Amino acid sequence: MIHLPRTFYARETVTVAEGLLGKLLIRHVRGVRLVGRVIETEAYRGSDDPASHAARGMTARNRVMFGQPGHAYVYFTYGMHFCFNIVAHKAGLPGAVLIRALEPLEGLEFMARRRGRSRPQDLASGPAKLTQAFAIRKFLNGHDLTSSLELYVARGSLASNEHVEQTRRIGVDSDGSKPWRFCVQPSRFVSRLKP
DNA sequence: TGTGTGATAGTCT
DNA sequence: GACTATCACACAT
Repeated sequence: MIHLPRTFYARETVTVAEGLLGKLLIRHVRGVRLVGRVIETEAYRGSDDPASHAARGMTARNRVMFGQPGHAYVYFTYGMHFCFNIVAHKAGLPGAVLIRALEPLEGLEFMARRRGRSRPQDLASGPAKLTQAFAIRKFLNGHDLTSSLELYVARGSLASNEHVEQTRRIGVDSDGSKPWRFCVQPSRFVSRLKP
Protein backbone atom coordinates (compact mmCIF):
# COMPACT_ATOMS: atom_id res chain seq x y z
CA MET A 1 0.00 0.00 0.00
CA ILE A 2 1.19 3.51 -0.80
CA HIS A 3 0.26 6.61 1.17
CA LEU A 4 -1.52 9.39 -0.66
CA PRO A 5 1.08 12.17 -1.03
CA ARG A 6 0.95 15.55 0.66
CA THR A 7 0.11 17.21 -2.66
CA PHE A 8 -3.25 15.42 -2.63
CA TYR A 9 -4.22 17.28 0.55
CA ALA A 10 -2.66 20.65 -0.33
CA ARG A 11 -5.60 21.64 -2.50
CA GLU A 12 -8.89 23.44 -1.99
CA THR A 13 -10.66 21.78 0.98
CA VAL A 14 -13.92 21.07 -0.86
CA THR A 15 -12.01 19.48 -3.76
CA VAL A 16 -10.16 17.19 -1.36
CA ALA A 17 -13.41 16.23 0.39
CA GLU A 18 -14.85 14.97 -2.88
CA GLY A 19 -11.55 13.40 -3.92
CA LEU A 20 -11.36 11.31 -0.77
CA LEU A 21 -14.46 9.29 -1.65
CA GLY A 22 -13.51 5.71 -2.50
CA LYS A 23 -10.04 6.04 -0.94
CA LEU A 24 -8.95 3.51 1.69
CA LEU A 25 -8.35 4.41 5.33
CA ILE A 26 -5.81 1.99 6.83
CA ARG A 27 -5.26 1.57 10.56
CA HIS A 28 -2.78 -0.76 12.24
CA VAL A 29 -3.51 -1.34 15.90
CA ARG A 30 -2.28 -4.12 18.18
CA GLY A 31 -1.17 -6.26 15.24
CA VAL A 32 -4.53 -5.97 13.50
CA ARG A 33 -5.02 -4.33 10.13
CA LEU A 34 -8.24 -2.39 9.65
CA VAL A 35 -9.35 -1.10 6.25
CA GLY A 36 -12.34 1.04 5.38
CA ARG A 37 -13.40 2.70 2.15
CA VAL A 38 -14.38 6.36 2.46
CA ILE A 39 -18.09 6.73 1.78
CA GLU A 40 -19.01 10.13 3.19
CA THR A 41 -17.10 13.38 3.85
CA GLU A 42 -17.71 17.03 4.72
CA ALA A 43 -15.49 20.05 4.06
CA TYR A 44 -14.87 22.65 6.76
CA ARG A 45 -12.90 25.73 5.81
CA GLY A 46 -11.87 28.97 7.52
CA SER A 47 -13.19 32.47 8.12
CA ASP A 48 -15.74 32.10 5.29
CA ASP A 49 -17.31 29.08 7.01
CA PRO A 50 -19.13 29.83 10.31
CA ALA A 51 -19.68 26.11 10.98
CA SER A 52 -15.95 25.42 10.98
CA HIS A 53 -13.90 25.16 14.13
CA ALA A 54 -11.42 27.42 12.35
CA ALA A 55 -13.97 30.16 11.64
CA ARG A 56 -12.81 32.41 14.46
CA GLY A 57 -9.09 31.97 14.21
CA MET A 58 -6.65 29.62 15.84
CA THR A 59 -7.16 28.20 19.34
CA ALA A 60 -5.44 25.42 21.25
CA ARG A 61 -7.98 22.91 19.96
CA ASN A 62 -8.08 23.73 16.27
CA ARG A 63 -4.44 24.64 15.63
CA VAL A 64 -3.72 21.56 13.51
CA MET A 65 -6.34 22.80 11.03
CA PHE A 66 -3.93 25.65 10.36
CA GLY A 67 -0.92 23.37 10.01
CA GLN A 68 0.38 21.08 7.30
CA PRO A 69 -2.14 19.35 5.04
CA GLY A 70 -2.26 15.58 5.39
CA HIS A 71 -2.29 15.55 9.18
CA ALA A 72 -5.07 14.09 11.31
CA TYR A 73 -7.34 16.45 13.26
CA VAL A 74 -9.12 14.53 16.02
CA TYR A 75 -11.40 16.25 18.50
CA PHE A 76 -13.71 15.22 21.30
CA THR A 77 -17.35 16.25 21.21
CA TYR A 78 -20.71 15.76 22.93
CA GLY A 79 -18.92 14.64 26.06
CA MET A 80 -18.31 11.14 24.74
CA HIS A 81 -17.42 11.05 21.06
CA PHE A 82 -14.40 11.60 18.85
CA CYS A 83 -14.48 12.88 15.27
CA PHE A 84 -11.75 12.27 12.71
CA ASN A 85 -10.76 14.90 10.15
CA ILE A 86 -7.94 15.22 7.65
CA VAL A 87 -6.28 18.61 7.34
CA ALA A 88 -6.63 19.82 3.75
CA HIS A 89 -6.20 23.32 2.39
CA LYS A 90 -4.11 25.53 0.17
CA ALA A 91 -1.09 27.33 1.61
CA GLY A 92 -1.90 29.91 4.26
CA LEU A 93 -5.51 28.85 4.88
CA PRO A 94 -7.07 26.58 7.52
CA GLY A 95 -9.33 23.69 6.55
CA ALA A 96 -10.15 20.05 7.18
CA VAL A 97 -12.31 17.25 5.83
CA LEU A 98 -14.54 15.42 8.31
CA ILE A 99 -14.73 11.71 7.55
CA ARG A 100 -18.37 10.81 8.26
CA ALA A 101 -18.65 7.20 7.13
CA LEU A 102 -16.59 4.22 5.99
CA GLU A 103 -17.40 0.90 4.36
CA PRO A 104 -15.58 -1.75 6.44
CA LEU A 105 -13.39 -3.99 4.27
CA GLU A 106 -10.88 -5.66 6.61
CA GLY A 107 -10.83 -6.31 10.34
CA LEU A 108 -14.59 -6.51 10.75
CA GLU A 109 -14.35 -8.74 13.80
CA PHE A 110 -12.10 -6.27 15.61
CA MET A 111 -14.48 -3.41 14.75
CA ALA A 112 -17.52 -5.40 15.85
CA ARG A 113 -15.94 -6.08 19.24
CA ARG A 114 -15.14 -2.41 19.75
CA ARG A 115 -18.59 -1.31 18.61
CA GLY A 116 -20.68 -3.91 20.35
CA ARG A 117 -22.50 -4.32 17.03
CA SER A 118 -22.03 -6.99 14.39
CA ARG A 119 -23.88 -5.79 11.28
CA PRO A 120 -21.35 -4.31 8.82
CA GLN A 121 -23.55 -1.26 8.21
CA ASP A 122 -23.50 -0.45 11.95
CA LEU A 123 -19.71 -0.48 12.33
CA ALA A 124 -18.56 2.81 10.80
CA SER A 125 -21.65 4.56 9.37
CA GLY A 126 -21.17 7.78 11.35
CA PRO A 127 -18.32 10.08 12.39
CA ALA A 128 -18.19 8.88 16.01
CA LYS A 129 -18.90 5.27 15.09
CA LEU A 130 -15.91 5.03 12.79
CA THR A 131 -13.52 6.48 15.36
CA GLN A 132 -14.74 3.90 17.84
CA ALA A 133 -14.42 1.05 15.33
CA PHE A 134 -10.94 2.16 14.19
CA ALA A 135 -9.65 3.02 17.68
CA ILE A 136 -9.01 6.63 16.66
CA ARG A 137 -8.66 8.83 19.69
CA LYS A 138 -7.07 12.07 20.69
CA PHE A 139 -3.52 10.73 20.78
CA LEU A 140 -3.70 10.62 16.96
CA ASN A 141 -4.43 14.35 16.77
CA GLY A 142 -1.68 15.95 14.67
CA HIS A 143 -0.52 12.59 13.27
CA ASP A 144 1.03 12.80 9.79
CA LEU A 145 -1.01 10.55 7.51
CA THR A 146 1.53 10.77 4.69
CA SER A 147 4.22 8.95 6.65
CA SER A 148 2.53 7.05 9.50
CA LEU A 149 2.24 3.29 9.46
CA GLU A 150 -0.37 3.42 12.20
CA LEU A 151 -2.94 5.44 10.26
CA TYR A 152 -2.92 6.52 6.63
CA VAL A 153 -4.93 6.80 3.43
CA ALA A 154 -4.25 4.76 0.30
CA ARG A 155 -5.55 4.79 -3.25
CA GLY A 156 -9.00 3.47 -3.98
CA SER A 157 -11.80 4.18 -6.38
CA LEU A 158 -15.52 4.10 -6.95
CA ALA A 159 -17.21 1.13 -8.60
CA SER A 160 -18.62 1.65 -12.07
CA ASN A 161 -22.18 1.71 -10.73
CA GLU A 162 -21.39 4.31 -8.05
CA HIS A 163 -21.55 8.08 -8.27
CA VAL A 164 -20.91 11.06 -6.00
CA GLU A 165 -23.83 12.85 -4.38
CA GLN A 166 -23.36 16.40 -3.09
CA THR A 167 -25.63 17.76 -0.33
CA ARG A 168 -25.74 20.21 2.56
CA ARG A 169 -23.77 19.30 5.65
CA ILE A 170 -25.43 17.40 8.47
CA GLY A 171 -26.00 19.11 11.81
CA VAL A 172 -25.11 22.49 10.33
CA ASP A 173 -27.89 25.04 10.10
CA SER A 174 -25.96 28.24 10.78
CA ASP A 175 -24.72 27.90 7.26
CA GLY A 176 -26.74 25.07 5.79
CA SER A 177 -26.72 26.42 2.29
CA LYS A 178 -23.19 25.33 1.55
CA PRO A 179 -23.27 21.96 -0.27
CA TRP A 180 -20.03 20.68 1.16
CA ARG A 181 -21.06 17.14 2.05
CA PHE A 182 -20.17 14.37 -0.35
CA CYS A 183 -21.24 10.75 -0.30
CA VAL A 184 -21.05 7.67 -2.48
CA GLN A 185 -24.35 6.48 -3.87
CA PRO A 186 -25.72 3.92 -3.82
CA SER A 187 -24.30 2.76 -0.48
CA ARG A 188 -25.82 1.37 2.67
CA PHE A 189 -22.88 2.67 4.68
CA VAL A 190 -23.79 6.37 4.68
CA SER A 191 -24.46 7.91 8.09
CA ARG A 192 -28.04 8.84 7.30
CA LEU A 193 -30.28 7.51 4.59
CA LYS A 194 -32.03 10.81 4.07
CA PRO A 195 -29.75 13.86 4.12
C1' DT B 1 -39.87 4.19 9.43
C1' DG B 2 -39.63 8.16 11.94
C1' DT B 3 -39.27 11.47 15.95
C1' DG B 4 -37.83 12.64 20.67
C1' DT B 5 -34.61 12.55 24.44
C1' DG B 6 -30.81 11.71 27.76
C1' DA B 7 -25.89 10.86 28.45
C1' DT B 8 -21.66 13.44 29.24
C1' DA B 9 -17.20 16.58 29.24
C1' DG B 10 -14.10 19.67 26.63
C1' DT B 11 -13.99 24.25 24.81
C1' DC B 12 -15.00 28.96 24.42
C1' DT B 13 -17.54 33.24 26.04
C1' DG C 1 -22.56 28.86 31.93
C1' DA C 2 -23.89 27.60 27.28
C1' DC C 3 -22.90 25.14 23.52
C1' DT C 4 -21.74 21.24 20.75
C1' DA C 5 -19.43 18.64 13.12
C1' DT C 6 -23.28 12.35 18.07
C1' DC C 7 -25.28 7.98 19.31
C1' DA C 8 -28.52 4.63 21.01
C1' DC C 9 -32.61 3.63 22.78
C1' DA C 10 -37.61 4.26 23.57
C1' DC C 11 -41.78 4.78 21.75
C1' DA C 12 -45.42 5.71 18.31
C1' DT C 13 -47.01 4.75 13.82
